[in-house]
Amino acid sequence: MDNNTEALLVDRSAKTLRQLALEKLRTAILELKFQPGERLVERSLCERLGVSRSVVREVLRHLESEGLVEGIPGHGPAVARPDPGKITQIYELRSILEAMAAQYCAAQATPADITRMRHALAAVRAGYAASDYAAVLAATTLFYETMFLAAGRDVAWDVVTSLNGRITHLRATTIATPGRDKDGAAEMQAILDAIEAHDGAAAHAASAAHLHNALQLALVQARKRG
Amino acid sequence: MDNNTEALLVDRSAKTLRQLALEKLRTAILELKFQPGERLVERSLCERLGVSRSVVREVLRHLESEGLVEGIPGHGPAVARPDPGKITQIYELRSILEAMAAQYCAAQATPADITRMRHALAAVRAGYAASDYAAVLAATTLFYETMFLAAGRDVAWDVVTSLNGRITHLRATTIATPGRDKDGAAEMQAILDAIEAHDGAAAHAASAAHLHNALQLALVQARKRG
DNA sequence: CACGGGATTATGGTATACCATAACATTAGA
DNA sequence: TCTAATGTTATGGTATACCATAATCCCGTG
Repeated sequence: MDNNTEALLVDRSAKTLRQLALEKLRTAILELKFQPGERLVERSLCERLGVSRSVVREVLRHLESEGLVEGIPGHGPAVARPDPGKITQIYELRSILEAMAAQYCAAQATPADITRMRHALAAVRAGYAASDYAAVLAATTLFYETMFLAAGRDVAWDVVTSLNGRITHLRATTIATPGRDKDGAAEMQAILDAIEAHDGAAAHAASAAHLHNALQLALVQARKRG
Repeated sequence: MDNNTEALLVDRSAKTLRQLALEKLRTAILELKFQPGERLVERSLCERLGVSRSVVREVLRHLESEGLVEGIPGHGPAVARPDPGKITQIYELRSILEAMAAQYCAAQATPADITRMRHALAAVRAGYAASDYAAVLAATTLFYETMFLAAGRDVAWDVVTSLNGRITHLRATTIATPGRDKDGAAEMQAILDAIEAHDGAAAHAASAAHLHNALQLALVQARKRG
């Protein structure tokens, strides 16, 4: 009978519809399937996600608190628009946190961590070669997630993820800026080289420089929106 | 007729039940009306808040994403317990962010900002004198909120607020540690003095020292819980 | 044709119903 | 008496109903 026990166990990891819908909608927003400011109409989401309004509303509450969705009183939810007054702050915070993570990653990264980051960077370059900017964004995210987790900073990664969620569109358009394919990947390469050399100070500096350049591009993009 | 126009406008700031309930429950958690790990049973909350389960569930989704409530699959929501593996990270992040804010506050604070911080510090001391640790916690929060906003760092304040929400109980017990009435207030005074002197480096250092001490106390408290 | 008013529809806010599973209480058997 | 099985209740997950307000459409008048 022992061979059959596992087959009888109820799957405790079975996710609720809410969890599934939350992941689906969050991913759709992060992959720019919606425009900033685009209305998220509950009944439409019910059809698209195949769940009831209860589930949709609860998912929207999650995403509002995560900052990906803004709830306008009397008007209903919409995909968050980057708040011009906060862009600089968000980049500043990312700079601080990413530089810290790079430094600690340089101190603690295992060969497996570095291999994973190298693969992610290769995916960044492959995305650029195919002009697939969504793939670039996803690979970039994976690069940094690996770096934060290798540094043992999962809380900071949560914070950065939340901050990034509020400027997703800006990040995507920045990534697609002419010349960024070369510069951006080179900057990430410099971060990875420093990490690989276990040089914390160089990793810190390379990361800060990368963010500084990203901010300049973001400010240019934000200005184009009037 | 112009004098009557305002009276005729529909109050656009009228809050939904959800917003009211969210604020009520968040405040109750932040004021330690619930213990860490305490179950938050939906139907009980409905009675206590006087709203339907729909509202309660949506409020709980907000608070889950804010980190104040943890949702246990198959078991329902409970007040978040400080995760031992994350306490050090949370204090580290607070240290970074608060030191940055102190530095910028020193550069930008107006006399009105400084007056407000002085009042908040006086409230901290009054709270200690009355052994009213909830008041101490509230006044401490006001002190730092003022500092962040004077520094023009509202995004960082949002981040710190969220981080603090995950360690509320720990913060409260740390505040009530013997000797903290003198040391804690003195450290905050040193921060305020540096800000008042517009000495950014001193403010940065004073803030980091304060957080370092708070972390040591927090680790002691966390160990007492096994 | 343009504008305003009224009617209709869409949408968000809230309450309630239903069901599956977890938790607790009770009963029966060893 | 203790343990296991069964029954009952509590609770979370999900769907649906109802209502108020916002948005849109249509018609009539100037």
